[in-house]
Amino acid sequence: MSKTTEDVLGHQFSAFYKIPIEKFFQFAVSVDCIILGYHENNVKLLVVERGTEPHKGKVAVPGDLVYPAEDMDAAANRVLKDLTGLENVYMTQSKAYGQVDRHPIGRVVTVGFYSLISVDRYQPLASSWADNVYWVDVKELPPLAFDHQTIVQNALEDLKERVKLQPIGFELLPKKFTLGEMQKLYEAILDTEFDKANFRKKVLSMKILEDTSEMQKSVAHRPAKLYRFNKEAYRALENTKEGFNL
Amino acid sequence: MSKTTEDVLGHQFSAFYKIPIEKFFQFAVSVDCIILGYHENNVKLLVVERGTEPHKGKVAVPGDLVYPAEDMDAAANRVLKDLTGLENVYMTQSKAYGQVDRHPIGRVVTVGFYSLISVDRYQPLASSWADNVYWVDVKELPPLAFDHQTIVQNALEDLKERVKLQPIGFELLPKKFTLGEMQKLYEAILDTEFDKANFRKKVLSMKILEDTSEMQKSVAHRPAKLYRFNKEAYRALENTKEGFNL
DNA sequence: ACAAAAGTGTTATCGCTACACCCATGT
DNA sequence: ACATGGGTGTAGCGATAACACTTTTGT
Repeated sequence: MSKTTEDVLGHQFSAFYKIPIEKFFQFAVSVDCIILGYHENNVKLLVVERGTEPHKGKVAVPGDLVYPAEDMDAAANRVLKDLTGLENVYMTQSKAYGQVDRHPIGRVVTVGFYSLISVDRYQPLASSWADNVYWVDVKELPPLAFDHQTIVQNALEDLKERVKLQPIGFELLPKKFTLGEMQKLYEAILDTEFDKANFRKKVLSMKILEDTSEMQKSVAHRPAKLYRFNKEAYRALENTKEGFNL
Repeated sequence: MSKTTEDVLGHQFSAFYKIPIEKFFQFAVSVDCIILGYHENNVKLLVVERGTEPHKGKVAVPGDLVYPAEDMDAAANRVLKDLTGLENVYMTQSKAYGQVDRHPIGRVVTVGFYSLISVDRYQPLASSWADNVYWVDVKELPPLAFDHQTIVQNALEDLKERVKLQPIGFELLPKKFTLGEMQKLYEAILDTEFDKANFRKKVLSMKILEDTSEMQKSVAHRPAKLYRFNKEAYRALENTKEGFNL
């Protein structure tokens, strides 16, 4: 005789608790990767053009079903790696989506992850589908397949909050960057403007930037100092009551 | 012939893309409800004692498998309602957990939700398992079944951040409360102390509290004014650049 | 009278805002 | 010479922290 939820779970909350346990193991789980980059003062999203139905021709966020013997986080990292070749990239979970009818092929619960990649680390892969992958500006998103519009919006909201409290913005910058570039990045993410003098003072007062003794070159204005994010200094800051605060 | 992931998804990221689609629909999805209350200056967690293996005798956070035709959010609300009788309660998603081996009965991805309930709304249900449900202090958590320890910790971290930016603390208070009670609540959640004078000034300056013209009664000290959270006033505050801020 | 918590006022300080100004480079 | 962005100083304002003090109740 088949086990029921009551047998297995040891408790039950619904009137239908005598349902055979097998009925519940009919879900698929997918991960969707909101891969964000930063280029020319704009935050970019990596999208894939769909080659087949449903939503053929539309673009979607890269994602895949989680394998039966694969950790969910691993699946997200796999998708990212297969697409960009990148590993050990900042990635964090955003939200799970579990509407019954959200996917046409069946009951698929998806979990959104977003990762931040530095443009100078990313080399487009020469894979069979390189033609179908491209960056779009998050300020001008095209229509996306499935519920990806919502997933992306939520991830961007998440990012806006998190970027103020954790030093994740640096993931989007080259290793060496100027304060001006950093400011433009934060302005792009948060969709605001900062006073230059005040922004620098705030950032420098956190003492998490290290002065590389290098300068910008060949720019049509006074060259800026290049800084580097100092992880150790950040650890120290974390343990103060101020902490990182945009 | 059976469809494969390639047929269905329109793209593929792994070397194993010719796997029949059925292989992926073997997951179960569950919801776990971190139900938090507040009593006598302490934040409390509702736990259920498990009657069967695995983890028989241990306490766990209430949860259940999501039904094949049920929205995930609906499942979380169902668990809460069946357990407490409460509906329309503040509930928000915390995080999804997708480790392969996290559950002994099979591949179960779980999503943690937390809800905040006011002790004066909650009436324990006279159900068959009322004996097995009780509140524990979050400062003195007993060992929990499965990975519930982690799930609860993460939810509490989440709460700490969110409670500073959104007026969700009021969900844990009675409809009418004193500023002292409110202060104690925030101190309990955030595990800090506030200066009484400064706390009141900050809270009152937000103008989201309404003075009921009532007072505390039968207390062995000067009776305090009773306030009520004013949702409309909060909406107004939301649209200012200050907004709600602890 | 005393304890206990409510409730108020003051001061000093810190951080943030706004804005003015100078500097170095390429064209 | 000029445009462009880098880089700095300061004055004023507002929020916050620290602390002292008064008020009202029950015992």
